[in-house]
Amino acid sequence: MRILVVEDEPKVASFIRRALEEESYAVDVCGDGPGGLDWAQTVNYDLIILDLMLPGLPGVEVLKRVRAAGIKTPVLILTARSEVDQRVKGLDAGADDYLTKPFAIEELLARARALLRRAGGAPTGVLQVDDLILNPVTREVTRAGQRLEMTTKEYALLEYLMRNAGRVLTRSMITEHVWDLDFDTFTNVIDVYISYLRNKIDKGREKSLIQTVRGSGYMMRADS
Amino acid sequence: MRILVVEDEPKVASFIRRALEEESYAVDVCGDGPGGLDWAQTVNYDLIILDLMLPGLPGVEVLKRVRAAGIKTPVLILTARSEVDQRVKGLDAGADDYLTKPFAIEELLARARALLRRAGGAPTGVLQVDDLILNPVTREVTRAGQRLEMTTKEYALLEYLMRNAGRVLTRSMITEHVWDLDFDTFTNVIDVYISYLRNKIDKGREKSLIQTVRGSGYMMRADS
DNA sequence: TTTTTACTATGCGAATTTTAGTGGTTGAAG
DNA sequence: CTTCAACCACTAAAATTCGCATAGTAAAAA
Repeated sequence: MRILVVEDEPKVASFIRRALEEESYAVDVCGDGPGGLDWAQTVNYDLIILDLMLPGLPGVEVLKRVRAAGIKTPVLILTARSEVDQRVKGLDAGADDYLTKPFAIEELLARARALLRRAGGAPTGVLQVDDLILNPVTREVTRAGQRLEMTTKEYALLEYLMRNAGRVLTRSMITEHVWDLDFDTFTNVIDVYISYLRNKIDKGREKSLIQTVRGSGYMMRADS
Repeated sequence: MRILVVEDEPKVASFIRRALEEESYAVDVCGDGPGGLDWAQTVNYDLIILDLMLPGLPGVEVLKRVRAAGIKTPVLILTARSEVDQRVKGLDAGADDYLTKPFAIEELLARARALLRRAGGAPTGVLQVDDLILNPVTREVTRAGQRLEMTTKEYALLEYLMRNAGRVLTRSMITEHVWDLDFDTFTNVIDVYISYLRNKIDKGREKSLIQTVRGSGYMMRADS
């Protein structure tokens, strides 16, 4: 579940981000209208949370263009209590729900869940790619119901891959998120660990979930 | 797309280089101010990433001189969080964006993408020529909805062609922006790669998107 | 101590990139 | 209308790079 947050106030933005990440959604944040429009068009999100007061391009305009581009992703708009007028315009422009600021974060999470559920998303805290399931709370990993034991590093790498399923993760990104290596580039630990994971996850299965993107890195893939 | 990185800490520099190369950019790294200025004036870069703390010549000074020389290449500056003051000076001196150290590498990549896009005048992050679409975030290429697999060099060349659709690109321009420098002029790699691209993109289609401009170079057709 | 985990080092094989060569086009000069 | 030379397209083979398996070392945990 990947969510885009378009919100210009940094404090609000990072607050929302943290809350969503705790619910184990993958979150992208963007601080201005044009940028938000751009991300919405380049990445396939499951939900867009859009503040209507934005620098560069008004939120309503962003929304209109997103819809004009044929993107059907559910959109939750945020408005100040006074901007009733804006809110109406937003719903007209194709928003699916709204929330007036200030709001309780639980309220936002609840509505996000509702929209995601309506769109057919699985409202669970576990990460799932095909028949591979990872439970971040219990740290349990199963494939096709079969329990798989992971070491700490293997688990960290797998979780990162699964949270970003469908995206190419370069070795630099993996280094940064999983290793905190002090910028050491000339090692093949990542390759070795990918190999470990493949042995546990993909070996002897019909579908391989971990894909190599030559020259860049790796990707976890649900389809094909 | 060729990017110049002016950064004196070798570890940071090589990490940035690696990350950019994984996104299939051509990268040059320089460790000091005067050298950076030199490179910036000799080579036609698509983006310059400039640390403001540099030996030899302060980054701000490098930037001023680059601008004084009439170079309009977008510049992304890097500063320590404490050097707020520097940052302001940098923006005054003509920087297009900034990033405070330490930063997440994805943040840098996102900003680099944004600057490259802005410079090219592209309205969105996705590049489109007729029914050929290239997504720089996912590195996906499709024609008429059909997925096309590209190798690193093929992708880099295609991206350059598409960013400059409608313009004739000479072989030396292509060399400068897609291949490494100190390039042997008497080679036909470019022709070979154009041929590879045509096989994947144009073969068996009604419209050919890659056109030869005899005596000059190649061009990606802009409209019909 | 034994076992497990994290990482390093190396070499093979396959994919990618480059070189080189052949033959085909184009367009201006004769 | 030819001829010729520059220019370009394409193929195949050579060179290079990159990923992966494997084995080995060191350190931590049991």
